[in-house]
Amino acid sequence: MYETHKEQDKQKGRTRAIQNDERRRSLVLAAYQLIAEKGLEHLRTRDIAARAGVNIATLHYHFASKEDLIGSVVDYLLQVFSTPPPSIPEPAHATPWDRIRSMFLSIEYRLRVTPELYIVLSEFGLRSPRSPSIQPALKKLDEGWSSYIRQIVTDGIQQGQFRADLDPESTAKALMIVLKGATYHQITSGEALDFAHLLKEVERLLL
Amino acid sequence: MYETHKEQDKQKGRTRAIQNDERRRSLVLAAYQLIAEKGLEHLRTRDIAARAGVNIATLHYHFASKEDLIGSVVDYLLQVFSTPPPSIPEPAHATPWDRIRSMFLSIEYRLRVTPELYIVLSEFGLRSPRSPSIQPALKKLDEGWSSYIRQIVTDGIQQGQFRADLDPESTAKALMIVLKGATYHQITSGEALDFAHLLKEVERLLL
Amino acid sequence: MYETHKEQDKQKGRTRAIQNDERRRSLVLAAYQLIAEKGLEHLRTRDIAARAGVNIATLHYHFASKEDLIGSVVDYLLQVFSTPPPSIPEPAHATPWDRIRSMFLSIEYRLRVTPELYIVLSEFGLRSPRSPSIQPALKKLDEGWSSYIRQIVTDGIQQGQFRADLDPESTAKALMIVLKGATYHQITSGEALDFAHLLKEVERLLL
Amino acid sequence: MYETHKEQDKQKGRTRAIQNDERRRSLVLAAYQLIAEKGLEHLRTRDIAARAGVNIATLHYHFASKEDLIGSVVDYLLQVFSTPPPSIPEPAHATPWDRIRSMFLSIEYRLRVTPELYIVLSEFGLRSPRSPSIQPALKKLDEGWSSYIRQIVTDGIQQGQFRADLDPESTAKALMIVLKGATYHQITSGEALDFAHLLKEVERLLL
DNA sequence: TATGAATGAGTTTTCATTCAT
DNA sequence: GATGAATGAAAACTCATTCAT
Repeated sequence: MYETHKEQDKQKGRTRAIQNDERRRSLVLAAYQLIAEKGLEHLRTRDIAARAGVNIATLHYHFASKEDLIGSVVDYLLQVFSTPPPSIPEPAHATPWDRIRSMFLSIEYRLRVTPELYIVLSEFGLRSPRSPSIQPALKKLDEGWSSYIRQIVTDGIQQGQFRADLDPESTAKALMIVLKGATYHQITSGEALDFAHLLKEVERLLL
Repeated sequence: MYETHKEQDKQKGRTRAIQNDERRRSLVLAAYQLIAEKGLEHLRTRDIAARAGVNIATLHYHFASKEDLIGSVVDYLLQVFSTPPPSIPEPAHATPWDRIRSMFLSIEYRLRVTPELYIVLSEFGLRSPRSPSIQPALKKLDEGWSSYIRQIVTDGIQQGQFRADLDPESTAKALMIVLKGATYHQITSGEALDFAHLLKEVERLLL
Repeated sequence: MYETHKEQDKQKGRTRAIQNDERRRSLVLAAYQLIAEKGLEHLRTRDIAARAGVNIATLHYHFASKEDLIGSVVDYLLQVFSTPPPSIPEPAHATPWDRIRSMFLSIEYRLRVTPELYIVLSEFGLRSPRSPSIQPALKKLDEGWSSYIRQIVTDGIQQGQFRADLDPESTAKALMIVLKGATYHQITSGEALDFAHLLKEVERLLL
Repeated sequence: MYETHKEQDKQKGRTRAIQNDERRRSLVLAAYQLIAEKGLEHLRTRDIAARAGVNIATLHYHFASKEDLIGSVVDYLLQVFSTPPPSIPEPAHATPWDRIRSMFLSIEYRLRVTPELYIVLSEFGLRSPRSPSIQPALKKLDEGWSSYIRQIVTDGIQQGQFRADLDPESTAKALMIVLKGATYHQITSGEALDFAHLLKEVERLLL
């Protein structure tokens, strides 16, 4: 009763905005799943709309074009990768090596629980050199990752836990390559890798 | 003049068979190039025929379907990978480590000279879990590669050049992962990797 | 304070009716402009609503359908043509020939200042044989125009200013044809006509 | 029997080329008819293909796009207008006035027999200021017509049949305006005009 | 009254494949 | 063997209209 007309409108507006976001999100999620299942090659707007439970015209009400929607899937991926998976909490006072191991294990976890994440990422990775809209997003992702590892390596050297002759830059690159190779191998061959063994080899290199 | 009619026909037939093969080969090559340039996503039979300089109907005379032609591109890839690149001749009496290094360098060479090879391979790799026709071919390729490395590792251990505690199986897998990661990274980011540095790290692991 | 509730409502109602009319008018005007700019062929309800600054749903609140709105644009056109342009005031005691000349000049004026008027009219004219709703409106417009000219011609003959052997009916038709041809030519070719010269020829025919 | 292989091929090629042309022509004709019947506003590729008795994909095999096909309809119109109608043969030793009259009568004839010609022309005329592809074609048509009339007028003056004070340029324009007005009036109102009367007025102007 | 969201029916265009020659 | 022409099925996208609020 004490709400003015304007406030009610705002309220309404906010609710609509939320519903709008949910619809958009459901379309992005549907597209994401379909890319994982069938690949970008077989992605169809019709299928996306059907999975999201809406009319194709509704898809185009929320996204200007298929490419626009795909762009939002890229954004969604970036957002997912920007938050660590819930199951592998970073220990409070973790050593640099703990953090490297934690990184490997969280990727192993994600590869096991949400392999689509890496399937879709690979699709975009392969498309990225041909797509000016995807490239910068993935580059940013890689750079964030690289800087994250470099920091750990620098800390590890300073604290005397890592080999003193390590170059943070190229060590980061090497680790990223190993992890990219591991994920690419696993999603393409379907064969689960022994990350524990991989970690042992990496340990030999770093410590 | 002393050739019989039949022999002339045979001759002609052989010539025809050769021309036939050339046509097929040129279509496979055209498809291969277009996959590298635009991805499987944008591969069109019309474009393939146009690049090969023939009519679309001709394409379908030689290949039952688009999938059939793609299958031949996979075969072509396998064949290319079965022969080492000309520039990196395996030394006659190479040590196991020489051979590992040679393998890295030949991949580096190919990545530099014919990156399409790895682009197309990655396209197929990503498609393979969804494609029953591609999967066995790539699996065979991986297994051949793995057994090649395992042999080297076994030799290296026997000859005392490699660490005695190495497991050929998992060492092969580790090396393959590193090389897959390196190629995937290079073709998706466009950034040339420092294989020399990579080799130094691998040396530390093996020797 | 001394107004009853009912009177207030009436007041409100009248205000609402006015606002309602303004909304309708702004939508009609937007449609009119868009027809002139892009043609009936490319007229879109969305564009109309956008130009009028309202939601598409609002357009359909005020007009049952697109055709309904177009009908109102026709009405608007008729209304505009029923009032002479402000700049060419009919002289108080004009001779028949003065009035003919004045008619030519007012059309020239309108073609210069508001060519859209004739563009939209032509769109409707071309559509009219296929549209039972437009046809009677344009027919009425033509008949009003024809009767207006016939009256002048009759006056001109009676007053001895015009040739005695003129037939008001066919003279009216001839003048209308000339003016239709002139406007159609000008809006389709974009080239401004020499109405002064045209008038001289007409003078020769009438006087 | 005496034809070489090459000649047979040529023959075949020519036959195919002819069939190709016929198909294209039938599509253009179907489009032309539908524009006359329903207007550019309601022209649908589906309807065109259906009327030509082919699949929609066939339409796109012969014409890159709808606009492309419309362009060919414009060309077709130009071609039709470049040849005089068969029924009104130009007299061998016609005087300038004969030729003017002949022009009026041939337009009257065409308006009666093939009114679509002028309906479609008007559609394009109205579209022309907004369409860079149509504009030059119609301009060329107008210029050819204008120069044709100017020549007659010049001849008429020289031969003393026409008034000496006529300006060929503006006389041509005046005649074109009258004829454009006549055709526009007739196709929009559906009312057949009295060309004989029109000619009498024109005679008064010219002679 | 007004609007954001949704939609059925349709629009042009594309694509792998086939057919007659 | 090869090709120009043709096509069914599907693709992305559009549009006037409606509905819940």
